[in-house]
Amino acid sequence: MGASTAAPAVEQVDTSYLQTLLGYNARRAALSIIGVFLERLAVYGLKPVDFSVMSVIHHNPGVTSRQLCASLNILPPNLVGLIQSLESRGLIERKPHPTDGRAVGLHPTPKGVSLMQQAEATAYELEIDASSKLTPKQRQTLVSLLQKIYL
Amino acid sequence: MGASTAAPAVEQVDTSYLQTLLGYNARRAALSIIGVFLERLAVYGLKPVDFSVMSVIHHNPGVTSRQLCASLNILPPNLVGLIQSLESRGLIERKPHPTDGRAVGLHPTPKGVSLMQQAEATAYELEIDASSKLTPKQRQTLVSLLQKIYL
DNA sequence: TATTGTTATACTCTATAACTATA
DNA sequence: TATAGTTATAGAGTATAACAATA
Repeated sequence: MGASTAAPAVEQVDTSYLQTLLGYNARRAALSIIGVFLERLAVYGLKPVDFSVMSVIHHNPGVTSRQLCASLNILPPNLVGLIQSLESRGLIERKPHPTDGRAVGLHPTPKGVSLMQQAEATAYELEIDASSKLTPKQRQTLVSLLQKIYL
Repeated sequence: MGASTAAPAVEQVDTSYLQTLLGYNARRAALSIIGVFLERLAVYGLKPVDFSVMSVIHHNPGVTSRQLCASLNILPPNLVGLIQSLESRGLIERKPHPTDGRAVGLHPTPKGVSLMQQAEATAYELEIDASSKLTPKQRQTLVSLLQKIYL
């Protein structure tokens, strides 16, 4: 075996194996959508986590930090700063919990509701654009199949 | 309006809005699979990124760092440590590039090939388990739809 | 002049331990 | 004793700038 056969260069990288893996594809697709999300929602000062937190508060006024953490899979210490930031921006309010003195109910302010109405509309548009190769039916199928993985 | 109607507690958190979003579902599903991946492939000392890098080298012997970065969407500075770690473990070898003196060809060692054969088999089993609510056909549909998002 | 690989570094995200106030 | 919220902190992941060697 001469030098001519040793260690040839790779012309085109073959990623076909990785592309058979569900985890790889799910992560790549998620990062692709998140990239567009970051661009389009920067105007609202919302990153994906902020958006998710605000959205749960928006649709569940009075929800507690603990409930937020459980439903979004966030660790309590990592939620503290997010909540404080949203509160200092005047998007949410903290009110005493009606029955549990330890807990605090999180409520959207009118400003927060208004922002989320716009942000959710933008999120919808963005998702259509980020999945423009899919038909509405395919998009619904994709959502349904993804939920079978994690729910 | 008395105190009895003010700020009631949330009994069950409603996340139905977020569940309509592709990005949210893709991220949750990806994290779910990655969690199982971390458990099952810890025995090989491979995290998802290490696995992806090793897999591309395994199926593309002689690939360069630059090509790896482009195909896996990794930034060059962040690949350096990964490559050094895999090399020091004796899983890959660095050989001179046949035509470009700046580049280095990355090759799996026999030990690396053997490890990846086992790791890829484990990855396959893990994915089946992590998506046990899906039929083989649904799994294939899901992979296909995800690729329409990011490819 | 442009590119490969690298170093240094900063920023963000995620995770763990421990504390307080209340149940 | 257990739980809600918090603080401090450590670790992992991701980002930009700048450099030497080669094209």
